[in-house]
Amino acid sequence: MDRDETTLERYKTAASPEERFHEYLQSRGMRSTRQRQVLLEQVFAQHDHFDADQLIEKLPRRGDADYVSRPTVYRTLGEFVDAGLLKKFEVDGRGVYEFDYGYPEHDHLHCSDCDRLIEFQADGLEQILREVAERHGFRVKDHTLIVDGVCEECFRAKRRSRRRLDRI
Amino acid sequence: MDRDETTLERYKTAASPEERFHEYLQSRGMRSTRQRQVLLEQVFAQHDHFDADQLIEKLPRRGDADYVSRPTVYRTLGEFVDAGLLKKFEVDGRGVYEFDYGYPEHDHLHCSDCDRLIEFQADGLEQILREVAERHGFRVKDHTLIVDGVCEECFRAKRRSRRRLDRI
DNA sequence: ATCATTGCAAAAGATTTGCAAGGTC
DNA sequence: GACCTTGCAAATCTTTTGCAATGAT
Repeated sequence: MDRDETTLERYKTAASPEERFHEYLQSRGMRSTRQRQVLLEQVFAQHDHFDADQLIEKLPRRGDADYVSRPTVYRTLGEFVDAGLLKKFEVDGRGVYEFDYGYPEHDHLHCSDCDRLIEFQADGLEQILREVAERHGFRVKDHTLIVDGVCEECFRAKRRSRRRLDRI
Repeated sequence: MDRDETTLERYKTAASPEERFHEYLQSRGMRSTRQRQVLLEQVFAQHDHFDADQLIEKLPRRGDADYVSRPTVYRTLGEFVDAGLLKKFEVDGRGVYEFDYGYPEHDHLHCSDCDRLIEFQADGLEQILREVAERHGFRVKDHTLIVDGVCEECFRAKRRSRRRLDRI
């Protein structure tokens, strides 16, 4: 929902997501199907966070020639993750996906009021994790950092309504 | 699973978890029941990470006078979280609980091989989060940082078996 | 033609809920 | 006695799976 231009500019990679995915398919003897095309386009049209349901809402409905069933959506999202195109994490029990391929490392602020995810880059974090890992002899593959709280807009909105109540 | 003594020593608080929970109940007109007692004891007997199923395994079975049903386990865990006694986070889609009341802030390494959670304290992290929050006008309530990878033991085990294979 | 892929229906796993019966204050 | 809690059964929600039909190479 909130990938601003400055961040997006840094997203430059050799092969496009489409090319990359086709390589992935070929290398595994998998096939290029209409469903995979439809999903590839829809997923990489906008670089937002989304869950399976949000994606399905944007897809053609049952009956349409480009309809994709729910199981196939889940299967294909898994393939995108496998291919290194998407990253998956969990928020409140459900899976959330976001663009990953060639996109800079970042973490998220999660507003418990409006449920929005806001990206941020924390410079010192990598260094800290390296040290922790070394101290524990731990081989890091990945990490998830989600900071819960209230975003600026929601905080202001709350303050406004609180003032309104005070006046009564 | 892995709370060592040095960390546990720091766990000192004014009121005991039991006292604290009873205050919580009273302040809300809730009642002290046998089930809540049983769970309170079992949960705070050992300070490990656990999910609902692991807790239920340790409880008396159906038929026993101290049996607690699954829905009540879930309901009561929620109350413990509400009362500030437990902290809840998600690992691989299921809820994991841990002691929180008076326990020092920490985060977790998660071994994808043995599924163990290893606690760590990262000194600079708070500072980093404060800065990020300030930059975004974000009111932080909490955070979850889980570092995925392979723990020392599992890494060694893998290396051993790899050598064994090489020899063939 | 071969074998991967899909959609359907159904299953699965974790957690939640409606409600009548029972327990606490 | 009032009303909070519980256990049961069933529902929910999200994701996964078996399988026969369909599609890609």
